[in-house]
Amino acid sequence: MTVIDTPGPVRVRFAPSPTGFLHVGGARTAIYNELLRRARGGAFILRIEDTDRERSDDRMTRQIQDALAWLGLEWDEGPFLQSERIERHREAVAGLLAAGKAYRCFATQEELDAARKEAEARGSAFLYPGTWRDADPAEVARRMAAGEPFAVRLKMPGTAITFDDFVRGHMVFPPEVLDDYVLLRSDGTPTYHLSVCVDDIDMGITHVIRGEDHLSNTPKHVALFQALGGKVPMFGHLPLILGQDKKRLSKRFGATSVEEFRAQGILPQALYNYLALLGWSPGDDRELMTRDEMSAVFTPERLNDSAAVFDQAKLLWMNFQYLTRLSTAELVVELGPFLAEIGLTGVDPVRLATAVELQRPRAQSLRELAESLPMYFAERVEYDPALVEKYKADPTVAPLLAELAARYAALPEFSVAALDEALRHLANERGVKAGFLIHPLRLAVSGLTGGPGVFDLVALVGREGAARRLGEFLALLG
RNA sequence: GUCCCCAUCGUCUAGGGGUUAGGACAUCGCCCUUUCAAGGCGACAACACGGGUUCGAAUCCCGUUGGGGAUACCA
Repeated sequence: MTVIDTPGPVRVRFAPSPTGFLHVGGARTAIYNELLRRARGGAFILRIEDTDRERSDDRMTRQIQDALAWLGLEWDEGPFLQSERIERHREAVAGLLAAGKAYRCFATQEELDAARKEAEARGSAFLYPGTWRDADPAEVARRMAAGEPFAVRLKMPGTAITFDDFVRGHMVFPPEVLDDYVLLRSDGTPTYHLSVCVDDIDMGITHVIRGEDHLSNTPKHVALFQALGGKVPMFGHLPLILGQDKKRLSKRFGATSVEEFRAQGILPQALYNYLALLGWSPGDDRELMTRDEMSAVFTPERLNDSAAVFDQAKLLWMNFQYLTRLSTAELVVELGPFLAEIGLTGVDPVRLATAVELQRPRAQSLRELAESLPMYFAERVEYDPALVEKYKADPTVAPLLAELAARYAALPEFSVAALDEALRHLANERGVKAGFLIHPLRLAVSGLTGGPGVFDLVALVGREGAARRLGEFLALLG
């Protein structure tokens, strides 16, 4: 999208409302804001839009900050709580009223509802008709004196409102779709529109990157910025993130909040990278990029203008790529909380590291990796009855396996090489293929049919563990 | 309903008047291999449709269809 923009420092903000966990859509918005700030210099401001006290929650405010910090996002200013700036917002309205740019509206909720219903019946969108816009001042004064409640509405200019959106292009909204909207509710509280614009002006915001759901609010905001005498920032409206069903991302298709991905064992670098690429690309074929690599080439003009479907499979692939870049020691540290959660604690650190080493190419997330580890340390393993039956059906298996168990028990050194050598020697001696022994051995020791090299597996489980599991399995074979 | 936005492989995307329409994920195959992965190599796979404009359209314009968003004294 070609939009005229002056290079140089920016002042951007991420302004979530604390009504829930940080959603991946919000996280992506925050990422683009931060990327623009890092690319151009300036400041990235965190502002919590908690004007709706009913739905806001201080715990969520905390959670959002934690989630942003976990993702590696760093804000330069804030967090500012919008609720603490209400007086400032009211002041702004007083100024607008004094300047004749806003007016008091005594329309009741009932009147408005009736008009809305009527508009609906006609098949058109409801727009406040401006009933009180040019009301007789004496009447207004009388009602005020009588203590009647009123809302304050902005006088829209009555002309088309245009702005250049750096992701959508040139936007034009004719006056017919814009009405005199509410700035201050009749209970004296500011609406979102008022708070946002006043705060953006006060904080010197130069670029607003936000979700597409705000696109149709933008002409309202442009009018307010102008009425307030503030500089209108540049806008960029991001398309939404969709679920597999191409509808708005919902719980139905799995995780939607940053917290949930964290709990799944996704690395923050991976989620950051994945989200950044869901709606932006550097223009070449690079995909695995660090934040610094991205901010070095980030331009808002390359933000995509069509919605993207969230692809969990690709996120997992990307997570695997980042997991691969971690040393085993680092991986063990990252695994800590997950191991604690599944109760695998207090195990020998050397054996744990070896187990991680063996399992790491087989797991795409920290959680998956953690869950593959107890098998190495458990007292016993479970066997699938169908598989037990399979080996029972061949009467030559049990005696051979028993002999192998005996030789393993007698091994002077319980090493991978020795285990390997002993098995192959026995197979050779009895004229069977190594695989004939390897498969039941794997099952006996791990309870699984797949996994790391069987000798690594047996060595790690150890002499006692292997003997115990082999014994139990042999007992099942009868 | 009305207004607005969007439309390249199944998915994320590059490209943007003349390309064998490129990459990645997923899928499938082969190699490696005691198994499962990982890794290597390869295959399949896209310009929604209809009209224009043009010597030439996936690319520009209009329409249709489809999807999404907004329609609050919520944010």
